[in-house]
Amino acid sequence: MPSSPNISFVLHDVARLLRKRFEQRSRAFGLTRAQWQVLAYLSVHEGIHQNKLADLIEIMPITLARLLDKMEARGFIERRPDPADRRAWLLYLTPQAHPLIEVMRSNGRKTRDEAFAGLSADAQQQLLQTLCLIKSNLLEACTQPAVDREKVHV
Amino acid sequence: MPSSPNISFVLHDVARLLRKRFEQRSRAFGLTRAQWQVLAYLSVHEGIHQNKLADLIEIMPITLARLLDKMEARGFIERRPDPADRRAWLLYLTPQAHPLIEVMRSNGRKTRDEAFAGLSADAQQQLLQTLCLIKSNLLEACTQPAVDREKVHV
DNA sequence: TGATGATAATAAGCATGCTCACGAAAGTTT
DNA sequence: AAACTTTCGTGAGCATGCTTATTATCATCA
Repeated sequence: MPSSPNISFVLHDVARLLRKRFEQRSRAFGLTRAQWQVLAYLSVHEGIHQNKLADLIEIMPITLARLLDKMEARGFIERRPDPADRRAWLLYLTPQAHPLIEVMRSNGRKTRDEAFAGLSADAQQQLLQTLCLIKSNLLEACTQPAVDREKVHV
Repeated sequence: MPSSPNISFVLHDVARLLRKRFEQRSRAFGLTRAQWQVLAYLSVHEGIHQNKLADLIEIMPITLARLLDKMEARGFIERRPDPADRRAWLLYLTPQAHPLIEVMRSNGRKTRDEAFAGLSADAQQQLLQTLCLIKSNLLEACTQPAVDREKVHV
């Protein structure tokens, strides 16, 4: 493992460091990476249900609910009751959230520029495609049982 | 953002899904992904200090300390006092941890096989190199202040 | 209509990362 | 030796993921 680095661990490290760097940059604005992701998706899907948004972002609805709690408390988003379904909420940005979008987008750009320094546009495109393939492989795999019959008796 | 997927978000998603899938597989053995990483590094560095191990894995010492607390409670590792430094511990695997190593390595292999299905060995090698470059960019960047002078007055 | 099942959101509790802060011991300087 | 500084490990507290379970509401079908 330490001799030749394990690609999964490196991938995990990169994700962790990306988040860390992004948050070093964004702390001053009161939004974390995850909250920024919510805001970004929400900005082009205002009026969406929590469930649908969780689907889009591909996180569990409860994970999103917790994020929204914080973002609502800080005045970035608003939950309005759905007149057609008393169980559900409709999600909206508050006016004060709008100006943040450009700022955060720029923070993301800067973090990416640091991270991908030395990578050609081609290489970045290549990387993106590879990652999308892996992601779809994993989304598929995660729906399947992972019981490992050969090993379960060990 | 939803039109062309953001490479940082995809990368984050892939890392999250890799962890999720690995843990679906490994839950039966009582080790999480992070704990397995500790075990893997430790298995080739027995007798190491916590600080040095945290450096190797590139996590904060406090994060490692928490992981070790759990792993010690479950009997996977052992902290022995360092005779030369009363502040420090030396880390060792317990006998019962050894047989797990091969099992977990195989779980990692299976998870990777699922994730990287459809990627040639070349493409995987390419990906690994790209990720290592990005990681080293980020490790460098994270040590630098991230104050964003143009934006701080917004 | 009235029971039965699905769905929207949340609660509880765990794991893993972080920052910030602190105590104890070690090392260094005066 | 005494006073500073550094280092080792950890406590407290937060954020974001997850699994599992619960409540309220909606939809369907007998």
